[in-house]
Amino acid sequence: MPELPEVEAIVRSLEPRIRGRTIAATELLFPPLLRRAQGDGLNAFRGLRVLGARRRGKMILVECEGGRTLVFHLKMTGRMDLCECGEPVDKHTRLVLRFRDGADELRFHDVRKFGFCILVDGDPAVCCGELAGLGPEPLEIGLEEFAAILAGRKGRIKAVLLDQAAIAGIGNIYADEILFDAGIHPETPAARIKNKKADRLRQSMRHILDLAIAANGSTLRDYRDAGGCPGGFQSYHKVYGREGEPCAVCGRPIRRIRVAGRSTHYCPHCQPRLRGRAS
DNA sequence: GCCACTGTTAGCAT
DNA sequence: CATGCTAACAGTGG
Repeated sequence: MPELPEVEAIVRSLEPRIRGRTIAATELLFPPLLRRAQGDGLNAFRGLRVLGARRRGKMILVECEGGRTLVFHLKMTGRMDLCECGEPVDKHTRLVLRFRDGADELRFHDVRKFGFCILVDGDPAVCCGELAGLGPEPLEIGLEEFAAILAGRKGRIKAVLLDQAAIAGIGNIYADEILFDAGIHPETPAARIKNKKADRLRQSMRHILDLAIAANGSTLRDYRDAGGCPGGFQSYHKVYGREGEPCAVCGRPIRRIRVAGRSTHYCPHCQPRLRGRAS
């Protein structure tokens, strides 16, 4: 479930192990992985040194010499695996990057085939539409900007948190955990969250995401960082996946509903529905 | 075996 | 334009 914390953990584990290394060869095992018919465009990356790796929203940017960048999206089940070169390649491996030095290689692994890779030549923030369309980073956004986003939305707050064009990087698990932390019902109209409530929500975003990053993300099934380590934050989930269990704060059963087409978990007592018209 | 469900989001309908 | 479903895929669990 790579959401922001998992992608951040992946980048942190990946970056020091690929930075400075030169790409010797690429092997594309599932051509549709590359978006927009880029054919053998991967050849352009052969011989290029990796300058660094970073995260934007849920995407991973592998920046190379010559202004070229590989942009990856892991979607539901994507992984970046640094493997010993001799290790058997399993059937869900979609792309392999080999390096001139070292005993390991980078494998993009993706069971459900939703993930993608885009080859970018130039400033990715400009040349890559998938990146250009992202909203601000939740760990960096200021209160004014955040409040303005909420004020301009007609939908429910959970849908807004999940909308990558509004705020980049939050997915289903962390949306639920953040809203529980903030004491906000997931169906609250976003525009009615203002002032102190908006600030509390922003603090909860920071707080939950920071804690999750520190725990190396949440592992429900597929997630591993680039070194193969699972995350540990799932044991701190207060609502996600806990339907029927007592709320950690008030003891009432956690409820599960469907919001924005996604399974949504909340405490009906700690996250009351807004009444009246003030917020 | 069959059906429901899963961490994402593009594409289409409204 | 904005918002809300559904499908894309593969696997798991009931």
